[in-house]
Amino acid sequence: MTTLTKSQIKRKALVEATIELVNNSGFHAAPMSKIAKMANVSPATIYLYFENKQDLVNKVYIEVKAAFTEYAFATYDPKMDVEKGFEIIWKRIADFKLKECEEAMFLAQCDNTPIIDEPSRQEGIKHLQPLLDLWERGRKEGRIKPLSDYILYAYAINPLSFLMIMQKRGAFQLDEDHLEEAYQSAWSSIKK
Amino acid sequence: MTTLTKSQIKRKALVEATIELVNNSGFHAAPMSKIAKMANVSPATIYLYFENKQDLVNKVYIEVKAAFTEYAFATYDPKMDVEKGFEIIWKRIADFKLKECEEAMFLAQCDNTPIIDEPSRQEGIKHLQPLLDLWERGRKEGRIKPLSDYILYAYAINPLSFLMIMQKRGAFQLDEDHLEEAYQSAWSSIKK
DNA sequence: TAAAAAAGAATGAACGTTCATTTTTTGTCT
DNA sequence: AGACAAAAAATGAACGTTCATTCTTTTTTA
Repeated sequence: MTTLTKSQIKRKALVEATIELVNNSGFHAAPMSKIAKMANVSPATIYLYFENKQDLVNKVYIEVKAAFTEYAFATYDPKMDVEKGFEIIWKRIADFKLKECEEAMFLAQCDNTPIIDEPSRQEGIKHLQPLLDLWERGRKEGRIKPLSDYILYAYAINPLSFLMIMQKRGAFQLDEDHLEEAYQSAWSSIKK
Repeated sequence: MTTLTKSQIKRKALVEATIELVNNSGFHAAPMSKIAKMANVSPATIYLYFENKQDLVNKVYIEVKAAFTEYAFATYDPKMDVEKGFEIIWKRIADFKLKECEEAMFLAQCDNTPIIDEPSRQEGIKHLQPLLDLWERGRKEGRIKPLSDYILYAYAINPLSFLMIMQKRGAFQLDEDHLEEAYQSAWSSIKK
């Protein structure tokens, strides 16, 4: 249990308010004044923690992405068998997307729009390296199809984002059975 | 060759300017004044064709989605064999996403953010019915896995959006070989 | 009590939208 | 066909609002 200083609490409130407002209204309808109000803070206070609105969104993106990948790889060990490693990572990602739904929605929005600047996007990608390493090993061992990382990601990981968004919009319910089906689809699309 | 009236030309210019600006800058950084300038039109003129900015974006979304699905199903015939039908549709969709890249980017952005209102989103979904019908038939004939439409879409169709965006960002090149690999992944993830 | 943090009010710029005019098109009459 | 008037389309400037950001003052912390 890490106790937060008052400063850290305020900053966290700002980050959460940003995520919620951008998720529900979009960047264009998430003014600093509303973010401040939602975080119970004066608009001016935001500028003690962030340079400007762009900086705020960039930093929220990078931090959420870091939290996402940390969660994704928390129970993974590079010494694991390729198939087992992939299953572990995939299921942790699924977990995150369903449980930390707000954060995941925010990432999806950033990944599909120009609201994040290019350096922040690059910074966010870095953290995926363990997965790319796993795939590289899998290809070398002949256990994973010799496809580019982008195609593997498109078929094995990204579908979860689509399902999470549909779930968030109430279009359908992603239960345990669905999740297992989805995992099987994911694995069968990359396994040799 | 359908000849357009002056009105239709102006409206078309507005639609294209909207797509380009929203793609490159995001909704929040696509002011009416810029859209007007890019379409060589006065800001006031936009309001002769659209009620307001929200209406403009909604209508652009619906029209682009309609063009997308019309293209997707243009060479498809419901009497086709399930596998052939899927291949035809999938490849047309891939074609569209790579050739009409701007339009496809715009759709991806709308589908992953709250910039479109709910009725317009529903309207856009309707046009996908032929694909859902094909899948329903495929399930009945035992040729397609008994998965929900959302999961089928997530694994068979949506990955193309991710690949298209990566391609647009210059991250990698989606050539003929990649495309065939992607198609095989798509089909193998839904076939029984 | 000095310094740091936070606040609310203020500021100028930029936005979406409207208004008063001008320009273009259309239809009619010669 | 050409002249003209009514209607429609289009315009640039202007409006009120809202925004991101800053400034000055107050509150909290050390």
